[in-house]
Amino acid sequence: MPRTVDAVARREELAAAAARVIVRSGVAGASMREVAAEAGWTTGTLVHYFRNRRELLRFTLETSLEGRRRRRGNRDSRDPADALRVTLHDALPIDDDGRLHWNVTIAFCAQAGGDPEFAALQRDAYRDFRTDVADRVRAAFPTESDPLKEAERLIAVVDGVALQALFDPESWPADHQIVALDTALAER
Amino acid sequence: MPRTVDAVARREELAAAAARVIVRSGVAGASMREVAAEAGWTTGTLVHYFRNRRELLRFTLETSLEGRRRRRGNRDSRDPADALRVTLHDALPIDDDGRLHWNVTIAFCAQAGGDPEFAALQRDAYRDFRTDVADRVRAAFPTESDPLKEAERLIAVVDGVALQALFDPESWPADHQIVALDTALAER
Amino acid sequence: MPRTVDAVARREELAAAAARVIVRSGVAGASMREVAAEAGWTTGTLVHYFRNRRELLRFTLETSLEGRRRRRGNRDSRDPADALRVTLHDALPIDDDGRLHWNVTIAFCAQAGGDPEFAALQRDAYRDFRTDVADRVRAAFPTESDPLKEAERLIAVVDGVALQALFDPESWPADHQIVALDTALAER
Amino acid sequence: MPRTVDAVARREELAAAAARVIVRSGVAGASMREVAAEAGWTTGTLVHYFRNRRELLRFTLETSLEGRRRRRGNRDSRDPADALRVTLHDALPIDDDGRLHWNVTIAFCAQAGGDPEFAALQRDAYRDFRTDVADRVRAAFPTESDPLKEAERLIAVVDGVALQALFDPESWPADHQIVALDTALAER
DNA sequence: TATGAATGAGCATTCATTCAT
DNA sequence: AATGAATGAATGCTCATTCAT
Repeated sequence: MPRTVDAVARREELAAAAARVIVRSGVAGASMREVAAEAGWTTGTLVHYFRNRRELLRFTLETSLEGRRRRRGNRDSRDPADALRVTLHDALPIDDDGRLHWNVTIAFCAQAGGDPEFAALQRDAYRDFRTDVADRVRAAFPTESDPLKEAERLIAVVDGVALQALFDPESWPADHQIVALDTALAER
Repeated sequence: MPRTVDAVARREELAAAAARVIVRSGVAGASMREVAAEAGWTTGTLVHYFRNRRELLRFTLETSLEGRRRRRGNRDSRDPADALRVTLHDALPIDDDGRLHWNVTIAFCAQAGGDPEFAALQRDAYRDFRTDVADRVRAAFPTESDPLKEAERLIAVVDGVALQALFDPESWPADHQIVALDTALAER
Repeated sequence: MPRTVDAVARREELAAAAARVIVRSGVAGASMREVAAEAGWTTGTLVHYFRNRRELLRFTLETSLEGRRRRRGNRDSRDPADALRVTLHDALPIDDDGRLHWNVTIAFCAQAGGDPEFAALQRDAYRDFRTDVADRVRAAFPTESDPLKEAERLIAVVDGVALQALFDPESWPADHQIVALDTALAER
Repeated sequence: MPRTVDAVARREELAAAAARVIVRSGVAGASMREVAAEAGWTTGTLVHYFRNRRELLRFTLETSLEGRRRRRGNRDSRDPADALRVTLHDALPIDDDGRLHWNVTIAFCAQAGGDPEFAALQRDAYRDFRTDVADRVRAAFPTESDPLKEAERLIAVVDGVALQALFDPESWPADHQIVALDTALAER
């Protein structure tokens, strides 16, 4: 019997290293060598778990998107209005995990121009998020006439704040982002 | 007498080619060969006008940012409320020029993670835009108590709509984007 | 009690897989992975039976050469003229086994340029064959003044026909090869 | 105006280096690095003249085949019987050029198993040679009833002698090869 | 016995860059 | 000004090999 390794955990460990490199140096900078070094392994090991670089990148993106999705799923028991608020807060780059995810997202968005598969992954995650937010709007404000439109508006604010925060982190500390979002929530 | 060449025009011509390649294949795909081919010249020529690839990329980004800035500057004679509205509209990816600019912006934003100089260029352009929008808010709505905050809110909507439109172009045609922005303008 | 495995049979099984890969993809294409997959085992198993790739290749060549030798040995009871004829026929690539052997031979011949050991194996097998054919010539035609030279002539025809058949299989079906050889046999 | 280089001559120079490496180490051993070093250039230069390794190998094979073809073409003025004889002699590996060509041929023959394009190049060259020899047979022996078959017989002898000479050079010096061929020529 | 994890060297190829012309 | 020859340092990837289990 060969040495036992938790292949799934190992893949996630490697994808996490890839995400860190992507944030630091962009998707283009995430070379096999660099990711392997970041993870503390050799390129041969990387190849052992991902057939090629493309598969590594795809898995990294999928894992990042899936992580956000799972996080959203865990708070259905709350008060509806609070659940909506927390869902949107969590989408902001206000903690390490959030910043990591946003950086990965933007890095792949840039890459997505020439890459239909990555673009599709992102788009589907986006639509998922929109549906989810719309459901929460419906639950929180039963009188809302067009929950989907309201969801789009709120996501636009989240994305806009996040993007500005990425461009100009000094001007956009966590509390500034939260105030901006809460103002938008109060505006309806 | 040596042949006279309009070096400035030539640089802009080459930067335009670089922008097209960046949109098509990302910053990483904008190799010297590829940009030269897109422009109809050889790599040697490219090197003649830009010391190296980095300088080409910087000039391309600067030119793209400068183009937006110049565009904004040309409508001070309008009615203040309309001037604000058109300024924000023009920031959306609703025409070829706008989409090109947004793609370049996102591509460099992804790159910017590891590149302070590019990050600084983008950040300064952002702050410039924010100041500009705040001025227009002030002109349009003299009673506004915090024009800068209102500018941030409006830019967040613009950026958020733009980002969603980049992720999911089918769901965000030009008129959908404009409605979303106008709704945000009416909300204050 | 540990499981008992017929190591000799297993080595031959693996060598047969190697031969098939060599015919299909050349010696260079016969990687450990590929041969293991062809045999239905893992590379680790391959390593278990052959210290390294070189030993696998040597054993594959030796097995192929030995197979031909053994085949020749089994017909000493025949009429001498017929025995000679059948011996030469069997050296032609007219059945699957013959084609396999010729392909392996040529593949190793190409490799042999830079590999004295493989070259020596082939050369010795050749000399063996020449001696064998000379003996059969002597038995079949006792009046032949120079049986070794006649053997060389006949082997040259066999090799020449075989090589042309490998280059241009369509022009050289089995019966065409046999006619060419029989003509050469009749010519003496 | 750029530095002037005779690109055709450079390609042939590089192909000659490739041929030397192939003879020494087989097709598989003809890596870009190795060929470049043999030619006294860097791999970058190799790439400058051949898009990729495959193109280099194809050009090397084509050049080798073409060299033999051209050599044959240069002796139409001779006495027909002598022309035939010289044509066949020249096909033997009796000088450096001949040995080089034969080694390249065998190396590619081994490779050809998995490579239809290389196989087709070789096969066509073979058919060309066969037609050429048949024409010379027709000119030399007008009474010959089946010149094509006679050509096949002679080429079989040439190939068979050559192959034995490659396997066992010590047993097959130039004069031995020539005697064997002349005997076959006298036999008709 | 058999597996597959892990290594690191080697490969073809791409590329930014330098420079003679 | 413009070319393209030449370089050498990456890159992704394949692979033989070692070894713990």
